[in-house]
Amino acid sequence: MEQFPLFRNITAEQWQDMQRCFGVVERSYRADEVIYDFGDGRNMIGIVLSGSAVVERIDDQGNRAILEHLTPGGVFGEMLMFANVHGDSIRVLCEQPGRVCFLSYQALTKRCENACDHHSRLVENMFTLVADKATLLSERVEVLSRRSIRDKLLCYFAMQSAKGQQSAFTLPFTLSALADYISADRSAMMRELKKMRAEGIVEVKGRQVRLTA
Amino acid sequence: MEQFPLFRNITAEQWQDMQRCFGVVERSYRADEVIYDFGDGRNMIGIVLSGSAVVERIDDQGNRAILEHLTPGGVFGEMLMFANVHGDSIRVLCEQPGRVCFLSYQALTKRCENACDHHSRLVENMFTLVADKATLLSERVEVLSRRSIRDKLLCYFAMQSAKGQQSAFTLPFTLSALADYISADRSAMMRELKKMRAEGIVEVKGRQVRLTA
DNA sequence: AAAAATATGTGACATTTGCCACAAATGGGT
DNA sequence: ACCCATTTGTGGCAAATGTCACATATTTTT
Repeated sequence: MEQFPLFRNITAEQWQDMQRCFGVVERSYRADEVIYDFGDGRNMIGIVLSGSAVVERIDDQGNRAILEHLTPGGVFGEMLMFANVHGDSIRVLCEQPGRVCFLSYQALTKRCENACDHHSRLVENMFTLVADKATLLSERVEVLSRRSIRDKLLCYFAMQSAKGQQSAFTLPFTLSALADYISADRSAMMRELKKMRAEGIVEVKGRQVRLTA
Repeated sequence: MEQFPLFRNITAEQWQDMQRCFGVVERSYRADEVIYDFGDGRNMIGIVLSGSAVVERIDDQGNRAILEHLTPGGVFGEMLMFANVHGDSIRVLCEQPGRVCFLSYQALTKRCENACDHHSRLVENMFTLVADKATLLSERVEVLSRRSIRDKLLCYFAMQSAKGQQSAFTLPFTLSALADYISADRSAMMRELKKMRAEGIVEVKGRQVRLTA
């Protein structure tokens, strides 16, 4: 338990204390189960402990879009991601079965009298989780702010290969999901990928990608 | 000084201490001055205290894009926004003259032995600033993830009017800047706005916008 | 092992968008 | 009050993108 970012420098016993102090709730979820529904106004922060989840938006016309992929360490909640535009609903759905814990944003940001040491350690750890979230969101904004599908793909590929420090890497999701991530039509993306392959800019077989430029 | 989020529950004297402890640097900037250049690898967190700044990216073809607007309380830095894709440069430029303070990400996340009370208060305050940043980025992702210019505009307008709890509101920037924000061509956006006006969906005069749907 | 569901790949066609060029309006600064 | 820079507004045209429709892998479930 100690190696997970949320629990850094926190012992199991201290975590027990905190659960009482902050009203922490921990739950398991099965695939496709609804973990959280924005608009319920529960004002909670959720943290993915294991498994994975997706934040999806369904607008008034019924279009589904994936706003975020959450892996262990991922955080969500109204205070961390303003959402509810008029009619469309935003939900967090379980993808890979796993555990999620919830704590109140208020309890975290308001200094409490007792157990203040626990408190500050938890805030420190939450700080790194939220900072990581900001990084991921920044990356996505960088990709989405490109004007064309080609530029979006090149930006995303460049980032991924920079992370692994190799020109080749494996996509963390399917090509269909990649189309969602860059917010483009799947078949339009496929067409562009074909062109890019033909021009010798990238090699794509399955989820293996290599930048050859 | 106490009302600014970064300094909540921190007195001027404590702030003096912290500046020594964390090696905080504070500086003033004139309009158009370069505040920060990613890729210098200084690994600092910057916080806008007053004035405003923009985070801009110039890609290898020379295209300029605004990634973020920073107002007082806005934070930036490599650890908070992964950036440097291959050749293109990302910089923070001063817009409205003001002050910025810098502190080391390491000092913030590593528990220090002395002055631990200062430390945890600062982390708490940084937590709220980074959480706010995550919120802003989430909003932008929500807008950018819409497929068409019209949907982007409607999403953005809906968010703004939801904030003010009114159907009318004032744009925080020019229409040109709005085009940058939604990452669309300005004239294409104008064309779409004209159509929307003609259909009676919105009223736009200057920076005044009203949703009439 | 078969069946069902999901993902990949491709093409034709309509629409949207980006790009360019230019005129008018607005806004700061001196 | 003037000038200069920026913003707003508009149109034509080419290129990029989305939509639909379908065939083929691939993966997952039964």
